[in-house]
Amino acid sequence: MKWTKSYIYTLKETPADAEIVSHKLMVRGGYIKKVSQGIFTYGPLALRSIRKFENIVREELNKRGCVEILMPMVQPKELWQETNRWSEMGKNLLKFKNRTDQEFCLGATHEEIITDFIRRDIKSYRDLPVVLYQIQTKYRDEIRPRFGLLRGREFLMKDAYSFDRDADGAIQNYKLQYAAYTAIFKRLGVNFVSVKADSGNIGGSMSEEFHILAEAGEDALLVSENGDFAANVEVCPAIDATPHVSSDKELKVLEKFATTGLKSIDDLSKFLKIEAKNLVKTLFYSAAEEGAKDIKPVCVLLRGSDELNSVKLKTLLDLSNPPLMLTDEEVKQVTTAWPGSCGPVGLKIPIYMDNGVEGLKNYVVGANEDGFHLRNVNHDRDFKPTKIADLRTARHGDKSPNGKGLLKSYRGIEVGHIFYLGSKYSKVMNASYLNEKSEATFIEMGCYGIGISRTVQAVIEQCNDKDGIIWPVSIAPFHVHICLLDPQDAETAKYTNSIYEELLSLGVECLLDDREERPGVKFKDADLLGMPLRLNIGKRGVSANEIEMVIRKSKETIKISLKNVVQEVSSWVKSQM
RNA sequence: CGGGGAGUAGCGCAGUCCGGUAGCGCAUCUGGUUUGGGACCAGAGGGUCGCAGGUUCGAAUCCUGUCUCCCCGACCA
Repeated sequence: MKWTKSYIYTLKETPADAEIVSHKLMVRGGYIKKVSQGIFTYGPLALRSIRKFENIVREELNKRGCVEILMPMVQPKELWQETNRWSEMGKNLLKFKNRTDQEFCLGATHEEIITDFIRRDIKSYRDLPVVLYQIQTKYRDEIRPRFGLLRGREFLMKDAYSFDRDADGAIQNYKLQYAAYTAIFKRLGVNFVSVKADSGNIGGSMSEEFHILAEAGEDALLVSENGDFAANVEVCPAIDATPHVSSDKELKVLEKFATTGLKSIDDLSKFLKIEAKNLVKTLFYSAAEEGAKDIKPVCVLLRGSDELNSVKLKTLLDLSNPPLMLTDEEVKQVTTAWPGSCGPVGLKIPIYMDNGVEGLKNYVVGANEDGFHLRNVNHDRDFKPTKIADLRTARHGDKSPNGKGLLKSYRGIEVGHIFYLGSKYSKVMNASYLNEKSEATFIEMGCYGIGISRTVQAVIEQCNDKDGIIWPVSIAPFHVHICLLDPQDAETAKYTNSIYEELLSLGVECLLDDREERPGVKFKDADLLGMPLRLNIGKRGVSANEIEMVIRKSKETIKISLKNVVQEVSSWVKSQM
């Protein structure tokens, strides 16, 4: 591709609305332009990277017997009502009506469409298993789109769905997808990790995420020192490195005392000279599903130094979304005290106690009377926990749940997610087949997603320096960026063209900067756009029989004689693939 | 949804408090000089100041409404 025949416009200045480096670089490099909040146009360079990544995905899936189809983006209300997700997905679904007042939504995911698709065809166990996938635009009406393609409203996604006779088959297919994803992200050439994950509102029981590691990632991950165990912090069991047990031998007498003006754990800790980890805090949540009329209050006890993991509480309460905290007024109604003076003693609501509190004795909690706390409180004697469970957020330095070493924390960008669904969708949508004994049986399903557009930006978030993007060869828009430094000089231009043509014929993709610009401008743009290899070809080099090859990542400059250029470049590129 | 900030030329911004002919840098166009890490000089084009009302002789500026965008939060007990 020649620059002057393409459509590439770079920006010197950083756009005002971009926050993280990958977003800034994509906009500055003309890779993407925002059309509306969370909605972008992809320029020609971005599209090349996207297509390349799509092809890696296709190759790895096709190789494993998956079949590509394409489903519609506009989907009728009726299908979504079958699974009850028309209401469950809430405002994430963008809903609208056509001219005859039929209701539709834009596809946020395709379980409904695909289950409807296959239930019309699959009648026999002989039709199974099958894995279908598509690469298509999704629309989710995100609360707060941000970070460019990392959290867009409209985005490209690969979604695959497996259909099996039984759970064994489904789990085999789940493992096959796990292997495919591992192969895909290895081929990308970036640091990634797969972690145990929550299945969110997709449902199902087994779930893992693939993350590209980057500080700006929205997810916190915990990985054991030897790498055998990895989990999203949302689902990571919390095990203290040193168990936390009170040294008190006996239970002391319960006392109420004044704590006027002391509201936070921090205040109490300073006033009582007790470390936060030895205090107990009481949080109040609603166990009702979102949008329900009644609040169904519950309370949660944690050590003062710990944080609640709302996904764990969600799972414990069997909700479809993390529970909402009660407002101050609701807490006052339930406990007769304002938040800051509340505790479990005397409450008539379910009390869920984090197992980190179990080892404490004679601790302090709110007295459910404004300005008072209780000391020498003990569970089982002064109140009865409804359930003791792991409810706190695990952290760096905790024991690894596999028993080997401690956990280290990382941040990641979720780029892939695989789920074992079981018969959740096939049951409600009545997708069944006849087995060998002529019995109607629900199909076992799994679903598997990769954020295509998100991955492309996540790669940039991990691979960049102060000058711009550093593409891995796998999805670089072009392998080589040729800077023609003296386009006016006929001999240099001719020579550059012949190198360009020769490289193309060898399958090396080149972007030839043939603009009438000064060398400095071309170098800056080359660094910004980030192709893995750059060739500087100017009058000076041609007459000295010496061409510069610059490796983008290391900035290493290698001088090559004219006759060896094509061979050197193509073998470097091949060595990186 | 709650809190904060911002909409002025393609991009980045000043001007708004204190109303009086629309500005700067980059980019673009013309001419010239330059020519290996974002050149220089001279000139030019480009804006219903987000939108709609209102106040005023006069509004980018004051008032009301509205739309859009950005950031933070939704874990205080």
